[in-house]
Amino acid sequence: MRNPDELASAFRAVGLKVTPQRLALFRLLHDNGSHPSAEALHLAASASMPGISLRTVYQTLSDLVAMGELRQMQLCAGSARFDPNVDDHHHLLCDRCQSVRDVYVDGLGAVTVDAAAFGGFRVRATDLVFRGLCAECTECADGAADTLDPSIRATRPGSPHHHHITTTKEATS
Amino acid sequence: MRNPDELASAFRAVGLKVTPQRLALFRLLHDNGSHPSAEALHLAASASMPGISLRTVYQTLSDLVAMGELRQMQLCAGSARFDPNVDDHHHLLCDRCQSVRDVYVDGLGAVTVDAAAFGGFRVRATDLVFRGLCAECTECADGAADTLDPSIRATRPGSPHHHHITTTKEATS
DNA sequence: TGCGAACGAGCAACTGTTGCGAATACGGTC
DNA sequence: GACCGTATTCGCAACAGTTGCTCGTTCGCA
Ligand SMILES: [Mn+2]
Ligand SMILES: [Mn+2]
Ligand SMILES: [Zn+2]
Ligand SMILES: [Zn+2]
Repeated sequence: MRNPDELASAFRAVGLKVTPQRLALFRLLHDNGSHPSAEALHLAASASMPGISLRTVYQTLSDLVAMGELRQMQLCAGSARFDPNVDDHHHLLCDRCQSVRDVYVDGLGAVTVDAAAFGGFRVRATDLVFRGLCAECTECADGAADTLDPSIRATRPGSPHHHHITTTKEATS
Repeated sequence: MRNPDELASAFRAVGLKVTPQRLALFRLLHDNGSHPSAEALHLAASASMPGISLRTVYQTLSDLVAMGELRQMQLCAGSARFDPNVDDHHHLLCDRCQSVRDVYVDGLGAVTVDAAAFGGFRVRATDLVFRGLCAECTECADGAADTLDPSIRATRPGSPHHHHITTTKEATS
């Protein structure tokens, strides 16, 4: 994604106006490697632009995506992530804290897919995502899976379903 | 994913009951290569099990996922897809009709990532998704992008201009 | 056959995103 | 610098997908 000034020109060039809200988002996104969600950007933007609407954030992000300045991805359940890095690259996704990092992969061409397997499919892009645990989560969290998001803990097979377990403390006699 | 009978035993073995609703889903999923959504399965199940609740479909799918019999994936915006094929494999995703096909890739180990780039990240799984157009969509749809999902063309009402759609040739080599 | 725990259905609630409309601000022009 | 047409902002409603909750029902073991 280009720098805020260039984006401003690009917006005007296609008839889009440059507002303070948009400028704030241009600045927040430029060189941002955190792959933020719309909500995260809204939160960050609210610091310098109190009252900015989440709706406006979505609108501007969608404009940037349409202009090819921003990449939108759905790496996991939940909100979409936005990436100002539109170069050819791939991602590391932490299963615990959902952080995303860029990674540059060599030799994807060497990935030989049985040609017949494509059966007429015309490949336009190749998305490679390494899932696992980021350095931080690996360190402080081998048994402590509840450090960050306890909600993602799944029902362990073998134990009764959560959907019948009451959270109110009833007599567990 | 194992066959319906084996799944029934596996369910009982961990204290889960085997109901007609669950059996219907076991059968629908077995050897199902369409990577259906919960809603698609609910629709299909309703044929043989009228009145089955979407809630029940979600519950059973989540049980199967927890038992490692089913894989859940979020390939794009919208609903999650479920895959009874839990072997190591990858996917072709059609950008237009959203169909998903299995693909078996050799040489992913040869994908050499600059070791420093991982910086402590511990990879647990590698997801590779080829996006593009499936055979059907390639055929009947070069300029007719509205054959299946007109909603993706939506721009703002009254928007006088259209953004250039650059079919950037992705150098996967 | 009887019992208790697990379950299904229905609906409410919730998250993330988009549609809509009235008031407002941008930016080219005078 | 003021003017004006149109794009924009914002708030709220609506929407899609998913999960929580509750009660009457059913499964599965004894
Ligand atoms: Mn990136
Ligand atoms: Mn598959
Ligand atoms: Zn992490
Ligand atoms: Zn297709």
